[in-house]
Amino acid sequence: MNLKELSALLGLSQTTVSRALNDYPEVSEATRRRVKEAARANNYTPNTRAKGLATGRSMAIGHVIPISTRHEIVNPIFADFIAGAGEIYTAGNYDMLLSVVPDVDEERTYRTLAARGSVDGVILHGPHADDRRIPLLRELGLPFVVHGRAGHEEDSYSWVDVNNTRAFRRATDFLLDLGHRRIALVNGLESMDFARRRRAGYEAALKARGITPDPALMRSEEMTEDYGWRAARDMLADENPPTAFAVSSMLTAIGVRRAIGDAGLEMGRDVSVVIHDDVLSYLKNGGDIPIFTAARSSVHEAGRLCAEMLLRIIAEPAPATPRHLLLESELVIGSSTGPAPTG
Amino acid sequence: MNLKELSALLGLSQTTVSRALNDYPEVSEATRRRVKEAARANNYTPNTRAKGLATGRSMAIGHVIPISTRHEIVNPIFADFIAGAGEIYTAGNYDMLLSVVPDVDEERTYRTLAARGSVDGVILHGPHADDRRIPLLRELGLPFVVHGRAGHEEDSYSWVDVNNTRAFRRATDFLLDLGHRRIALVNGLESMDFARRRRAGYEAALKARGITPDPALMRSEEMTEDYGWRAARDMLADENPPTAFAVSSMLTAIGVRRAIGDAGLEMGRDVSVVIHDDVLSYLKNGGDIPIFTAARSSVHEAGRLCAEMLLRIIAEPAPATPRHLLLESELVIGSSTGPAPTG
DNA sequence: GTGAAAGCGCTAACAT
DNA sequence: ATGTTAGCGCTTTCAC
Repeated sequence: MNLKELSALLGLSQTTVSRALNDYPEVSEATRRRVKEAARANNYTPNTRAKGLATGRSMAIGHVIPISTRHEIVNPIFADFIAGAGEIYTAGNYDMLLSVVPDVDEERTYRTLAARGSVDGVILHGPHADDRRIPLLRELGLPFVVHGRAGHEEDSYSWVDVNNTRAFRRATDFLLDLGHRRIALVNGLESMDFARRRRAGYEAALKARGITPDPALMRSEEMTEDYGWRAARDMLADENPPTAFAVSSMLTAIGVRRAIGDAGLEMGRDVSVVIHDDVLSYLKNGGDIPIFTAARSSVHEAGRLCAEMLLRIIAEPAPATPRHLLLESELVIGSSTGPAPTG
Repeated sequence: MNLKELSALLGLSQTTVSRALNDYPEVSEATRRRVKEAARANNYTPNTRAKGLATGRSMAIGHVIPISTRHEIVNPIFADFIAGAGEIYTAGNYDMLLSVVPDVDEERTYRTLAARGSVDGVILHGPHADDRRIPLLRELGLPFVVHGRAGHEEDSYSWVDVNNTRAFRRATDFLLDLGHRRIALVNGLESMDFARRRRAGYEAALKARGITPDPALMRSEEMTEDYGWRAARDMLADENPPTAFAVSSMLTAIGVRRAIGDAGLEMGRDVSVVIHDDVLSYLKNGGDIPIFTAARSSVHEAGRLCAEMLLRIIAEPAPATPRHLLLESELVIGSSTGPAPTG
């Protein structure tokens, strides 16, 4: 059923029917009711393409998911984030367009997206320092919101980010308060903006207590379980081992936990662990999170907020001024995080 | 740059330019070359909506991701699968449309997708027994491929599935060959078709050796780490504990591994573990998978294959006959899977 | 081999 | 308050 058929059925012009359906004020209440009723009864849904062609809007938001040619790993944050954003799109009657592309083709993808008019805006994922995609999107005139920050000219674009500095400052403070002095940082790759900020928070907390950060206690790699295991094992085998760990991902923390066990130590008694992870959806059903989680914030929520911000920007008549949103991590203290070893 | 402008620039009609670009045979070679050259030089990309409106095709495939109102957990297979499928769509110049909806709205979503003409076909995820969505899609006339099977009239629709029965038959055989006789099954929820098949394979292997499956050794729940931990802990505390585990997910297996450690046992020496998991991407970079993986197959690959099958079906002129693809799991034996305890 | 014109389903000026 | 008309950017008859 299309507009033409529906209007013929009602004995009205397409225009009137269209206006009634789109809540134009000039339509009489009686007509509107009658039209809407008929539309529902006949299961009428306007054709997106036709509507888009007529209005110049696509009612779709694009997400470009780069597949790294080096890592070939699918960043686990995407699932969670996409789910959050998707809820907002669905509620706002927007479609979500996903483009999975080799990272080398990313620029071309944005260009095509813009030229084809497939989307009204995009979300930019995983920004790195001084990201080239930001000027590109600006050039293309495609509205966008960045999830995270590119560590440069942060006022010039819109973003939603977690306060990583503060999260790690608090996590480290928490361990310091327990009496720990040798605290290891098992961080993600520092080519990512968030990892740099996490280290900054960690170092700031130490320095505030007069402790000089020890390079031997700081690791930075892609956040796999294996990496956590190796990092913790090596540091624990050191002559001056850490008594606590601040860990940058749940998966990595699982490795750390294992290394602690392998070393004959008990978590919460001999060693304290604090985790910051944005992706906890796969554990939501676990009930008892079997490792001491100190700080967390949900990427799912970030997805929702990015989407909301973008839709708002698109809806604005004037060229939007950048918006910023800094999320504070929720602090969740495990009951048996444990004190620092005495003596 | 649009067709009109491009054709004006070339001093040709829109028709000729369109024909040249779409490789119609009646265009002269010289013209075609000239047109394509100009298109590239001017960065011309046809508007998707206009093209779709004219051809009646959307060049997009839909994926409906239901958010369970009960679990609010994002099924981790999606990320991997979507990435695989996305690669194929990109290569075939198709867009991927994702709809994240509360599972109660799923039916309506498919109806809207069809009415709006937003997609040329859909992939059906996570089919359950006698899935209602299958007749619905048929009614809507929307081409589709099912990832997995609905356990009913399997010949009547197209699907791509992993041979779960065989995978668990082999995994169990492997443990039996090591000498194990009390083998536990830590399975997923049996409302899912794949879990039922896995149990069938497990039971078949046991029965073939004259062993009656012991209900006390079989668990079936949502596959969290915590579940794995509880299941293994309880069974190991039993008076007649298992000496081996066949586990249905990596995450669950992590819990099993922990329970084994907690019980003072060593994996590979006292207890053997075999895992079947379709989602291993997040471990790809781990190098050393720290737990003994017996059988695996990648959902990523399934995503690619589903997408390929669907595009092929859509391209077919006649109403397609159903296609089926059963993937055999790759068998990866960990080096320290260990023998059965003697005596 | 090329072009003119109609039409895909809708919205938005411009009447009335 | 409703209708007429043009047009969004493309493909596709139908003519030449």
